[in-house]
Amino acid sequence: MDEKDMKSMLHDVFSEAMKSKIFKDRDKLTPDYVPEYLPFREDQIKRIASALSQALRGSRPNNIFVYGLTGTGKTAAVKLVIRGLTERASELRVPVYTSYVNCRQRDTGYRVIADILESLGGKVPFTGLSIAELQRRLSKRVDSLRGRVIVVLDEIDFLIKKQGDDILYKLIRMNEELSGSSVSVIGITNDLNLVDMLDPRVKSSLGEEEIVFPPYDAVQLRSILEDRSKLAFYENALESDVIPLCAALAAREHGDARKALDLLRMAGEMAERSGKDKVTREDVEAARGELEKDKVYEVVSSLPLHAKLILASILNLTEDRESATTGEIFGEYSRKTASLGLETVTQRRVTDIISELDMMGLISARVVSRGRYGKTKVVKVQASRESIEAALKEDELIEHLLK
DNA sequence: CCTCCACAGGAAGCGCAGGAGT
DNA sequence: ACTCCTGCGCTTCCTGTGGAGG
Repeated sequence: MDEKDMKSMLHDVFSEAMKSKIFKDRDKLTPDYVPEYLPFREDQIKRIASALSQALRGSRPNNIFVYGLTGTGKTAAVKLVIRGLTERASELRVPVYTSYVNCRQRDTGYRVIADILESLGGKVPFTGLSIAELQRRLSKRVDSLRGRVIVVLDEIDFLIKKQGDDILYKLIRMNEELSGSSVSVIGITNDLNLVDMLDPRVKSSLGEEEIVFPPYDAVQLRSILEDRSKLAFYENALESDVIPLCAALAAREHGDARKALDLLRMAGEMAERSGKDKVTREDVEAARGELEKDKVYEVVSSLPLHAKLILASILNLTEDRESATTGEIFGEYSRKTASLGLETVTQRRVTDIISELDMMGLISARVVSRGRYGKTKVVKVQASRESIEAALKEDELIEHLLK
């Protein structure tokens, strides 16, 4: 390939990327796009909206608790209502402020309060202040706004499992010291059993309004995908069995609409990459594998060294059998660290790391009692071995340990 | 029925980095 | 410069436990 060919090749690749034959607007399929209309969620939206509409009349909206599994439209519904509310509020010149915090990414009380404060226009250092000081500042800030503050805590289960419910309690109680302003909390959770973990006072206060989002069934998913595909794809870019397949695959996973949309988007990308002008069911199959690979790569590569070593140990131990126990894993892990000349972490820490890997969905760890032979965790590999291995091999230290 | 294995997992606390107030 | 606070990753020490084998 000479210089001219190279140039024209690059030109082709780039202009190919510019004019897609398949996507009209790919962004309409990304998880953070909030559509104008959410099908099958009219009831829930109406209830959230009517609760929040109190803010327009200048009184404090009830706290709301929103339940539902992943991909059932909770976040989208809340964001949609919030967006509508802020628009209306500025038309009417009513002071309404909103704050959205995702507690999966910000799972400490400090970060949550800091984020709320920041979104209300306060400045907060990454660390260094006491929680009490932070609260004082937030309370002062809210008070000076002289309006209704609505705080959305998405995936609140992560915060509560890690830190307990006292932050929630304090947020709710803040109203007692406020006169011209108020704080309302919208808690969104994937975990339906979360309520049991709450302090009764928080429970009754947060449960002023409870809204449930049931999973979508395959028919509903299909209709959602069809609506969305009209925005995202050119006409006739999809073969007729693509949407039903995506819907069916996602319906199998507790009706997760986000999954369905991810599949559809990735399938489109697969088709586009291979230069086709139509998305086929083969692309959907390929998209499935690709999504899994991406997800695994993302988690595994960001793991700290010892977690990677433990994961590698689990992989080794389960090469020729199904499962391994904590003790065996600790042994294998110790051998690996010794051969690298590293210190080991304690077994206590290893059990925690195993639980963390479990929560990430890379492995499954189940506590079993084997009677005379003690109580332990039985660990199996959950994600695809090849994906995990590929991601682990990116780390030079670990690469030659695997083979 | 009791024992006792091989851990699970709670509680406390340590050392560090990063930052605030004084 | 000093003291006090946080989160984070980790250790130390600890109590708890389901059930096979005696």
